Amino acid sequence: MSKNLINWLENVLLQGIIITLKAMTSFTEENYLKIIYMLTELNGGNEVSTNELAEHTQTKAASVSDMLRKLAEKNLINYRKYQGVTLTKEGQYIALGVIRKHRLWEVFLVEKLGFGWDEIHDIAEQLEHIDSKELTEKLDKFLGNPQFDPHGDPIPDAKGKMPSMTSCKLSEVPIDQTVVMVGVLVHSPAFLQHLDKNQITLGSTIKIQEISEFDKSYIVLLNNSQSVFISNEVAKNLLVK
Amino acid sequence: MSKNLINWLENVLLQGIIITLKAMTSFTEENYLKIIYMLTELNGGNEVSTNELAEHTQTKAASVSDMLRKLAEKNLINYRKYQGVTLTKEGQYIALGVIRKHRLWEVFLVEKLGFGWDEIHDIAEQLEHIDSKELTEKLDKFLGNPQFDPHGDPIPDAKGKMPSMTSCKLSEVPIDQTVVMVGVLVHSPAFLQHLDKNQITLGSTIKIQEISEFDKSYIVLLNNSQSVFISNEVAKNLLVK
DNA sequence: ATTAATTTTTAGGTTTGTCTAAAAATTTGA
DNA sequence: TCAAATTTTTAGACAAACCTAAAAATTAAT
Ligand SMILES: [Mn+2]
Ligand SMILES: [Mn+2]
Ligand SMILES: [Mn+2]
Ligand SMILES: [Mn+2]
Repeated sequence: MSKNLINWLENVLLQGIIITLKAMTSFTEENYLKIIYMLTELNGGNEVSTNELAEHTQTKAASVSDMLRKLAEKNLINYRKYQGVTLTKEGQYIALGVIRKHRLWEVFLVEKLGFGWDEIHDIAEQLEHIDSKELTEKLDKFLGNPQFDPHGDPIPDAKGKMPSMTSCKLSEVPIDQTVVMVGVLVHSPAFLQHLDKNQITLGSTIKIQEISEFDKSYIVLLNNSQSVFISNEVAKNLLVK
Repeated sequence: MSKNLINWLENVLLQGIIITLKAMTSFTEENYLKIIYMLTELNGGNEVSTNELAEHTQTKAASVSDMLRKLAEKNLINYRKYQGVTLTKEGQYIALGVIRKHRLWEVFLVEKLGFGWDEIHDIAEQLEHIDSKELTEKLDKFLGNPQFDPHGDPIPDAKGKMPSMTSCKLSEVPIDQTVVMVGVLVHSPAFLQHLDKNQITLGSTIKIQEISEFDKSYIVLLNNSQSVFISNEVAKNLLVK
């Protein structure tokens, strides 16, 4: 509270007039906003609950409540006690900025440094909080303005606009149809390594040859060359187009 | 204290035996260690005082005292009350790791992203704390294992060994001798931009043509082509070989 | 060699982000 | 519908990293 006042006074004194009221979000606040964004998406636009947030932030519900009060005070979320939260325009903008940085860095780690797509998430979790507009834009350019990250996730542009991607789960595709692998719904190293082992990568063509009645497992033709076995669990987490 | 205990117990429980006692230095601790390293260098190996540290950490002496007690407890510094501090081997190793990352990222920002050498320090101050051994080593390789950063500062290797560099200030070079610009002693954007304006860059050859009796200012021949004026203040902050 | 000035440490507080335990609100379901 | 189960919030604490003010130690000057 007094820290805010000091910031405010500094603005007044340094600029004569208050020009902008920069949000100044901390590392922690950024993480909350990013997670709220992602869980809202996942919920199809519905409010995110305190408990959901506690799980994903690796904290307790009480801690989340504290943070929500604070984010609401900064007008970054819409918060009615006991009713869950959604992001305000401002909160969404910050969240998308963090997601943009996360995904751009992931592209860098894979395309430039040669990391595997299963090794990059934790590093990107750190890099996404580096605060420099110029850095983000120069990195974007250096990478050739990529639209999607190594997992096929869309990268928002500098204004927060997501490139559109029409895709569906492999498990929803009819038999005999040929599709292209464009993304994953799970990012765990175990899942990604499993795909590696089966040589399923972004861009692979997949044609469903057979679906087992018994366990809904698949036999698919990969890249028009080899037949591979895919469990239903995998098929439900592969995005294709 | 109880946090340390918990970490210790986790080690015991997860590993059966305590294998390593990882230091787990925070962002803030890393900054203290880095600054202690640099000020010790500057002091020719002598102890660094509390007040010196307060200046460079942008905090107050009281805060520094607190932190020194803490760092001493972790065996990262040699600290006798009222007598200043030096780094222990362990502290030095961490400091050199942070400096390594800082300088590698600076190379990246200039060589790959096209930043000017006057624009990179603040961004590198953030990037230097990204915690991933693999990232640092892959970045190093990607950059071609550079020995020096964009300011001519030596980059320690993964073991903390600095490449040796024999250089001296331009102000100590005798008249008529031709030398090569290899570094700067001041990193302020103002100074670096001043050098840019005079087209003095790393690798420029400099031959001292004249030194003014009155103000010790220089007229030097730059790259065997143009004569430029250099103040004594500048000459004292240019490293040449 | 004392006293005065300076430096450093300690004492006591604040803020941020976390925690546990307990209270309050909401949801479930008999 | 109303009691039980669940979720969420509040209350009260704690650790990290900072602060100001005051005490203690060191250094400098008469
Ligand atoms: Mn990721
Ligand atoms: Mn990703
Ligand atoms: Mn720097
Ligand atoms: Mn540098």
